[in-house]
Amino acid sequence: MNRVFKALADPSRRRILQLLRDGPLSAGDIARHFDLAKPTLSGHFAVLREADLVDQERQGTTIYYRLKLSVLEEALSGLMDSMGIGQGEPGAAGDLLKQEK
Amino acid sequence: MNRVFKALADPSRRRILQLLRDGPLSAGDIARHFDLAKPTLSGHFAVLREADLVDQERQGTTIYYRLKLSVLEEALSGLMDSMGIGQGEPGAAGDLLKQEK
DNA sequence: ACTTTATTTCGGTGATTAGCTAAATACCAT
DNA sequence: ATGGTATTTAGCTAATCACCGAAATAAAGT
Repeated sequence: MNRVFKALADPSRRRILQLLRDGPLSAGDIARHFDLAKPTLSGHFAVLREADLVDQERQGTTIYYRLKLSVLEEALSGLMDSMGIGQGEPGAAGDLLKQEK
Repeated sequence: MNRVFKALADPSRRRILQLLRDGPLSAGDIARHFDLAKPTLSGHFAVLREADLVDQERQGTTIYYRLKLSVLEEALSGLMDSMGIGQGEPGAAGDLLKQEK
């Protein structure tokens, strides 16, 4: 989960995820959208993979990346939860965690 | 907005925001929860402030930090939007996928 | 076996980051 | 003015990061 937020900290990586939103793309397809050297992109893919935000599938010489939306979704809603955003019922106690320490 | 995600990339900073969730705390209050030197925390506060995720208010010698929930909220829902998470109506087409470029 | 195409790994560089101690600043009280 | 408490700034180090070009790997076609 920490890896997810680390991965999201870079704009290029966020952009990659965004591109992947509409379906799998090859590394080359993605590279076409950027002004970065391929090895640089390849590094970004590795970070995303380690964060479990994408998975890889090789097809011949081409490697396709696919967004794992559920992982992203879970991380974000986990954060929102822990910050008290969103799904707090407007009528509920308001706060579950109180007074740390 | 990039600064927000950069700020969120560090676990100590996420923890700070979480602590702030239940109301303003002084730098010292917060420091008590961590095993880090005060200057280190002070640096984290600066990052959060630059991301506009918190604001400061001095009260005598004490400085209180307050979470700016709306900023966090906006950044997160902005990201979710751009990834197609969440606010898709459950009955809708399923994906408002777009095909950029 | 050779070539082409797609992508990654290797090795390195400069910038940024998280952490520290020590010193400075700010405010309040005496 | 002196002292005490709260916090930041300054200056440093070690680690991580984003990037690159060159070389390596992988699969497929000739």
